[in-house]
Amino acid sequence: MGMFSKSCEYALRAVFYIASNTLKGERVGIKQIAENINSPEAFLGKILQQLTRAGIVQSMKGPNGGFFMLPEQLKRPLADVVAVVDGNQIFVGCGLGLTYCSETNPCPLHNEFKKVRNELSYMLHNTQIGEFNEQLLTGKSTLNK
Amino acid sequence: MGMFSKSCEYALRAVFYIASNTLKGERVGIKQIAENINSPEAFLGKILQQLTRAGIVQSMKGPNGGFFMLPEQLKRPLADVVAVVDGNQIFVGCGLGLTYCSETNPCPLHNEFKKVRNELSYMLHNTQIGEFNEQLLTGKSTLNK
DNA sequence: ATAATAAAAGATAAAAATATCTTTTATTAT
DNA sequence: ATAATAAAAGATATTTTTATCTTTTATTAT
Repeated sequence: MGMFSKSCEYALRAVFYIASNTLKGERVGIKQIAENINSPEAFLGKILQQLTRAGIVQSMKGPNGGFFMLPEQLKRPLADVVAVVDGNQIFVGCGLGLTYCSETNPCPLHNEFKKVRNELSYMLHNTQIGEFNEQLLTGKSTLNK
Repeated sequence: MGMFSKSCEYALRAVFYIASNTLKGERVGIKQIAENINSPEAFLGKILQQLTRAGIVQSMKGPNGGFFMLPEQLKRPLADVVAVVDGNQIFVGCGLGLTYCSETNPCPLHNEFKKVRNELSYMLHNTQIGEFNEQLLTGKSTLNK
């Protein structure tokens, strides 16, 4: 597997898609999202539930319902999405999976790994969900396959 | 989960342990390794099988048998261990899990993610398994819990 | 040769992650 | 009010990962 769980990959793709459609003033349904980010529909539904509960996205039931985002939600960092779905181990955890690894009781890889982890953490905390809206709408970047 | 699978965490801890014991001129058995890196014994056995087949470590059956490493194996990069256990997706894969993501068909996060991935890749390719032997033997770093 | 040791190999089990299906609830339009 | 729509919630299924148990094979010491 990659850096994130499959659920988290779907989550990130979904919020990017919802964000860019929000910019167009449109709500999007699970089916439409699933098609456009290439994810299993029902499974995505579960993930969107989590994201809604966590306040990452908004949802509305019924006709013309669907998912969308508030202006302040568009500005939230990717780290929030990752934390909701995968937890924060990726930001703080030991590379070798040692529970008691720390500055004072380090694993062999502690310092080397810290650099990488901090780089990832910095990137995720300083990148906003809505930051890619234009490039997504103009087709300069993709979310499918 | 963290950056690596649990199997891979065990694998890295195991090779560090085997390496440091090789420096002491000692072969170590599965039981001893498992105790010292805090992993389930039988499961570790399976992982060590993989590492042996892949030529990351050496093994000998029978009395006084166990695992050890050759001088050239001590110099191999951590990337080799990771590749054997987790594959190379972590070095080359798209952060959002997109199969066709590339320079010419990038996902939104492509450039941001590439930096992090390259940092991790560089670290793993430029760190040798045997590099931590002294600090492990002197107790300056730990592999347990 | 025989017994003891330790890894290899194979089979099975448990847990977690991923995926699907069904029912319920909220919202809208008629 | 009623029907239609779409997410929420709950239940179940499948797959993958993690873990354990048993049998076999190789090696050593007696």
